[in-house]
Amino acid sequence: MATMVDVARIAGVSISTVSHVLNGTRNVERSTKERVLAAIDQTGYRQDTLARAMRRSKTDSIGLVVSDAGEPAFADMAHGVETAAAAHGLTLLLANSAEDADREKRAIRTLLDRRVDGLVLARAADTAPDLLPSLQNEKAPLVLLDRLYRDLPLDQVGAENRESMRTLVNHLTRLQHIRFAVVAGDTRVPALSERLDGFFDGIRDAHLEIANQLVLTGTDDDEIRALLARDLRDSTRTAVIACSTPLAVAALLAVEDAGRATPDNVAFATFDGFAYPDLFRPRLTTVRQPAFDMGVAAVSLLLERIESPEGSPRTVRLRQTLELRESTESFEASRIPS
Amino acid sequence: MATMVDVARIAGVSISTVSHVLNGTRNVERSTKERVLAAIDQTGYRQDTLARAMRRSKTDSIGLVVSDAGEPAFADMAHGVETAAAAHGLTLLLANSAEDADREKRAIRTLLDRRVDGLVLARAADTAPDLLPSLQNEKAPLVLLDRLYRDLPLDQVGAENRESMRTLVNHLTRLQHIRFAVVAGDTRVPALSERLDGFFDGIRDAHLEIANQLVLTGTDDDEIRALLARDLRDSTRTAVIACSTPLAVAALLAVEDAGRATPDNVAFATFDGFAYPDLFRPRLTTVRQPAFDMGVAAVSLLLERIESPEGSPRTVRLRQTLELRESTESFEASRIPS
DNA sequence: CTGTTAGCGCCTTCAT
DNA sequence: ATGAAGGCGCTAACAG
Repeated sequence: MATMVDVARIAGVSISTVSHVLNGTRNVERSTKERVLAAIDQTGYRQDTLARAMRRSKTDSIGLVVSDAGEPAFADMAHGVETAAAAHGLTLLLANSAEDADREKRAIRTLLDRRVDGLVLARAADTAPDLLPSLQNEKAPLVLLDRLYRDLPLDQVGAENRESMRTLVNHLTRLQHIRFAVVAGDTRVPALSERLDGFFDGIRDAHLEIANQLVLTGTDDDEIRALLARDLRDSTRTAVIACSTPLAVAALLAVEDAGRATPDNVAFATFDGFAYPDLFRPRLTTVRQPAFDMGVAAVSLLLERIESPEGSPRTVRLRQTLELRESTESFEASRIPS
Repeated sequence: MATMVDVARIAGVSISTVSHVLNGTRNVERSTKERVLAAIDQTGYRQDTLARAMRRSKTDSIGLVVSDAGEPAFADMAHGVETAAAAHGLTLLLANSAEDADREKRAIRTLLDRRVDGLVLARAADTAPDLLPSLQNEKAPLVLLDRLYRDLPLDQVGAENRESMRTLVNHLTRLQHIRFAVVAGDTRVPALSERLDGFFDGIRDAHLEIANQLVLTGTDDDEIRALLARDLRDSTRTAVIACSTPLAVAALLAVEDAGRATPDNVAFATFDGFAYPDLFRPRLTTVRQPAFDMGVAAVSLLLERIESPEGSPRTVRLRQTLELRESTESFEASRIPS
């Protein structure tokens, strides 16, 4: 591999000059510049990013850690982060944590070791909180994406979970649903507890009995599935809301276990949803995050923080969209008073 | 940030000793070692990977470029690569190419600039071939994953596409299907042309007329959808095979366009398939790649190549599995001569 | 068993 | 407008 020394020798200049034409960091005479460029071309020289980074203690790169790149929402976020990063001349380094706390820790370490100038953390596993404070001391600033932590003075970008759920429930109560099951999952996760709050908002808006609603929380999806299936078999419940994709999987299986069918005799709605929503049967009414834009927003926040490390932390919330599909449609036709 | 000099000073030793305890690269007396360790602990010192890499010209890391981390198969491959890498003490750097040639190029560049010790390329976009030769000259060895290139002397790991398709077609002809539509897509992609070859194998095995089969090739999914829909409306075709997930999307939409239904009056099978195959309706018969294992295999190949750069290139093919589901079931019941 | 020292390739101040 | 030279933090001879 050719180095600056080679280029300098061939061009008949000092390495200092080579460096300056490379970085446009001071004027160099047209003719010398051309000689240098020619030498670069001839040798196929390329800057050594590592040496450069070491000297500048800056890498012009940022890192992104996602818990499950396989989920469509995360893929979109990653895409947004990538696009925004590229637009700012930053390269993006990625690492998966596979929803595993240990792996996540390693991934973060790897990226930090590589001296990324900043870090975006999407959906830190639940165990992350203990590790976040330690990251505060790193020189690389941090922004949290999607899964936020209320109590930490951090830059964060998330969605308006509570509002969205409320809108969804309002829509369903308007369709005359009065007995809901809400699959809320692990309410230690802020996004999920916010969604649950929004559910209660919606129930109150319609002056419905909270006692008539089935609220399923916890971390054991199999148990949730069993409980929901049992309820659906026995009760006259008419609507199921799942608060995330994995919870939707459990809930859909429960619907099937119970011998119920969507949308014929139970309405179904989910947050986040599945890939190919128009192919998935039944087509599911879905509250979708503006994942791409969230990624873009995260990069903005990160860049601003890199600029001014001392400003006070900001939380950005983006609006979600309610995508109505057939899984919540049948009751509308059959029940609305005409 | 503390450096080795700080540690050395505090421990009252030379930086050389610090380096050696850190890397276990020569014997150091128990007591000194402990002093060093204590100093490291006290200062919170951590090695500077960049400086280290620069000095050793080795990073103990490998890179992975995938075209679409969102597709389940790629997510699994990535997971396999990650696991295998970790098992060998390597850290993994990821980059998405979003199925875009330019982006892919940049991603590769980024990783190479970061001095990964080797590179795994999964599903290079079609335009990659022109760029592959140039990568041959890089010091970092390369292994291709999933989307292979026949003519290049490269390490590759893929699936036994031709065999798998043949098995699938054999299964379907045994169920009395005689008129197929095969959605082959862009046959410049080796995996797809291999699958098409396997299709013809299967047709020949059953002594069926090739002329009676509808073979849809090309890069325009909308056109494929339209052609297939038209055919399904007019013909008595009974089975559709899609050769990849995107092609399956087009094909499923065509089935719907034509007013046909799976599996009631048309059997359907696909390669690769969708996430949550047991939730997706209809449940699709799917030929699935051992994606995780492919990732693992790729790392093995890469490590061997790093060891001995001069050995002759190897291609590893893994066997796929045929997952039978209801989308190919109805005809079995109704048509098999009893 | 431990220390000294020469770079790895680059950027950047200080001279000229 | 250009050069010379000092380090960034580390590893690996080479010496003792």
